[in-house]
Amino acid sequence: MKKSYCPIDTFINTVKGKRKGTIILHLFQGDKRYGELVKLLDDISERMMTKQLKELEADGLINRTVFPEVPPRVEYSLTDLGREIQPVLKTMYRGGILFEKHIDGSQK
Amino acid sequence: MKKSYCPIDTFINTVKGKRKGTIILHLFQGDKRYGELVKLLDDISERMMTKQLKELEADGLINRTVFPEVPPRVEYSLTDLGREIQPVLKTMYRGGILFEKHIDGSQK
DNA sequence: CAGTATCCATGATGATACTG
DNA sequence: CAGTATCATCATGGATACTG
Repeated sequence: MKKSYCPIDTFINTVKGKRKGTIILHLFQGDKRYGELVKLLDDISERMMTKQLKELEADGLINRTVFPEVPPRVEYSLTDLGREIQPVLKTMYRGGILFEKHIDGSQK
Repeated sequence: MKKSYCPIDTFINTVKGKRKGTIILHLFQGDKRYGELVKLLDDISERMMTKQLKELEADGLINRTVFPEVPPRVEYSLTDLGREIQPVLKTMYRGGILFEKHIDGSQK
């Protein structure tokens, strides 16, 4: 996460990565394994998923827990900071619905 | 604006462009001329500003009004849809401050 | 299972100069 | 004043194959 000129840019730059918002949204429902997330989103390549998860971890929004088992098991969960932005994401979600209504409304 | 798999992606994809959030934030303060916006942001090239404004206009968030004068005068204002997302941007702004606090707190 | 490695295509962004 | 045109660069995203 990098500080920008304006806090709103800081925020956007942190969550604008491919499907990042949706990933966080899913983690609000509970911890998830890597494979679960790939299956839940299903339109993201493994390489991209790995990248987004690493960035979210580096930005302090999610935790990565490795269970020393065979076969390997890795779970992702939200950090306190990640949980704190839940209201923001919910508001954005509603904003997205507003936009989609607008798209449907302007049949061109 | 393009409908995505999840409304939150629709929203993010619409506002993630370079400084778009800040541009909208400024327009909440009142209508602005092209040159004013460039001066207000000052870290964005004219080419980029033009591009962001065009995209915002195409997405139905802002209006572009040309005054047939010499020298030319163009003003940008928010549409109803643009005004409707004010609460969302305010929430994101607060989220950005939260993130910046987190950055300052983890002195590494 | 949970990733990495590699290569490639595309889009985003930037600097500079020019125009009605 | 409010852009546009052009060129160049860098980040983002994707497909596929491989690994502990």
